[in-house]
Amino acid sequence: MAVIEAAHPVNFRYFCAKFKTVMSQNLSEQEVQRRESLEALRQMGVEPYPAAEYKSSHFSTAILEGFAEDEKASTWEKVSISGRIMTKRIMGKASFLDIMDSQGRIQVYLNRDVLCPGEDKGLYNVVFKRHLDIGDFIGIEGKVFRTQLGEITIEASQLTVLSKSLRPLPIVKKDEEGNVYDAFTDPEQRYRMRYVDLVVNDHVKQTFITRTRIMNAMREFFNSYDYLEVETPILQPIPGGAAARPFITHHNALNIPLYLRIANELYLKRLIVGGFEGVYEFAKDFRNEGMDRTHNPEFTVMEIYVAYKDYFWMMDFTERMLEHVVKSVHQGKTEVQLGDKKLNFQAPFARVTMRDAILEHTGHDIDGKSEEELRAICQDLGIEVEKSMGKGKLIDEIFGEKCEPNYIQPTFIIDYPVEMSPLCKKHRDNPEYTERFELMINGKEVANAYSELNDPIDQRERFEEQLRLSEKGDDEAMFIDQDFIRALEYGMPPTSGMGIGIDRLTMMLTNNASIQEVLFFPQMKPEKKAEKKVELNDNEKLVYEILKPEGQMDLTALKEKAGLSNKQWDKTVKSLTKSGWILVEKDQQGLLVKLT
RNA sequence: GACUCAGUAGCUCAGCUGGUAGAGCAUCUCCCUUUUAAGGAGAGGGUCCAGGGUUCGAGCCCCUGCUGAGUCACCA
Repeated sequence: MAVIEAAHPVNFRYFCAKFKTVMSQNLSEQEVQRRESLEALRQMGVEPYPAAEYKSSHFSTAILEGFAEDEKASTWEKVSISGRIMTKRIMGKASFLDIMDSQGRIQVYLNRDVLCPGEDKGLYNVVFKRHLDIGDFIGIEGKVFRTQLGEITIEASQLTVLSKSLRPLPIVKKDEEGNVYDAFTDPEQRYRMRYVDLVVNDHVKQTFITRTRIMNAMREFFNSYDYLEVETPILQPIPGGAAARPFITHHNALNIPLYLRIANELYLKRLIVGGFEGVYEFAKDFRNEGMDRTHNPEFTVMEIYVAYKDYFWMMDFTERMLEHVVKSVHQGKTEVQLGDKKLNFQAPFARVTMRDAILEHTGHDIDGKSEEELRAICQDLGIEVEKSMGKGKLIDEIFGEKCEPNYIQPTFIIDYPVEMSPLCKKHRDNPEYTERFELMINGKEVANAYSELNDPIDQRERFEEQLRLSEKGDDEAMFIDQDFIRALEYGMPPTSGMGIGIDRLTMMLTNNASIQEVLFFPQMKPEKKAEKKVELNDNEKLVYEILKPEGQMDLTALKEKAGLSNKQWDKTVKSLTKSGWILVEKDQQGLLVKLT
């Protein structure tokens, strides 16, 4: 905050001021009531935002599970929990409420005379019944019991206000058959106010917990090999390691452009040059391209590089790693439901060369074909091509169009054409191809891996080829990174590297069709709020000025004098009436407009 | 970027052929000491996304814009 302010003092302050204005106006009735409750609590000496730590003895789930196991245990005589009020069911001198903490929900029973044993029933009658709302945080101390209907419940002997909520939460209700009512479902609101989404939609929280568990399981797997988790620059002078359009920014002190990374590959390989056996990084990458349900401008990729290995080893490593991950987030099972499909992550996965894949799905053999011949094949298959496309791009088009959607179960597509893989070693048996694989799942690329190119002279030539593509009009061909070539010239051991899209993998393992569902805060257009009109507009001024000397006028006369169209007249009068400038009265003659 | 659909109370959604804006939940008042989508009685709450137009009259019809979703295109 301070940094931003220093850099753009004027804009920042302007923004804050504007924000405050917008936020303080237009309170709904319920928001006003909650502010009044806040004040009332303070006046009763109940601090709505106390500073002190609240010590809870249990999470909701621990009580529910523990009590079910042993109802007699003495621990249940006195427990304390803290969380949000999610429902309130008041029945005169007793009430039930559900408290939600980070683990789940538990019911609380408030009995007026148990909570307030003395003369003063204010805590129950006034603080709880009148001034606490759904969404407020409270602490409850009491004993655990079972209601007549058998629900495990805490009977409160103490209630502490922990934090007052000033906005009403959407209320999502469930009946006994599990049908959900009034769910908070509007995607725009859910993404813009993810905090609300997380509070009221349990499954959303679950998705994000799974996301973290996926990453933890990977980390666990890599660490068991003693590979090192590292961090490399996000601000890069040359955006390398992938073909994509970067975001550009500027460094003031150095006075140079810097790019947000599109990949971290070239930095991780420098670390292999430096002598690490294996390095990996969970990296945020940034690409200045279109957005849709599988693309967000910033996304997370895990890349790993291991010395003295080739892509065969990496395939084996990848399928075992994924099997481990899937089992650890799906209770030991390798099957995953995704929409109406079942995916099975049991290793080993199928392996198909790109040539065989195209042969199988189109009948064309790309082996040894020239650029012109490939162009003809594209034409034959009805695939649109552009002049800037080289052999690699053409083959990629054919594959993407005709083959990719067919690979639903995890499948390694191997041996890509040399033109489309400038950082990859040429195939040991055929220099037209490279030692590369991509992992396809549900018709989408999820992982990408190479036997890394470590011949510095070959690498320079491949970069130069990219430069030629760029001159031909390919705006995402790679830049030449001289320092990276210098690093290779010092020598990099044979190395295999692999990158895997964490967002897409998470989508598949949590049964979500949209990337926005697996990102806490997906990128969205800025929210626009109309500022509330305080002054009168021209039409309103006009009508007011005509009326002012008269004090009151016949409506038809006033309308004629104002000369406004019907629609504008209607709007103007409604607006003036609403904001209390004028009054329209009906008498026997007709309608009369009065100043107030 | 193109097309399709949507935007009405805090939330979910009705709204007929263009004729005084509705329901459930939430909120407020009253009743109710083991309820659970608690219940009963009553009340309040609206920039119908915004701006134009047609019309005696627009939530509804027309135009423009904004926002979102979906499909396609671009893009890994």
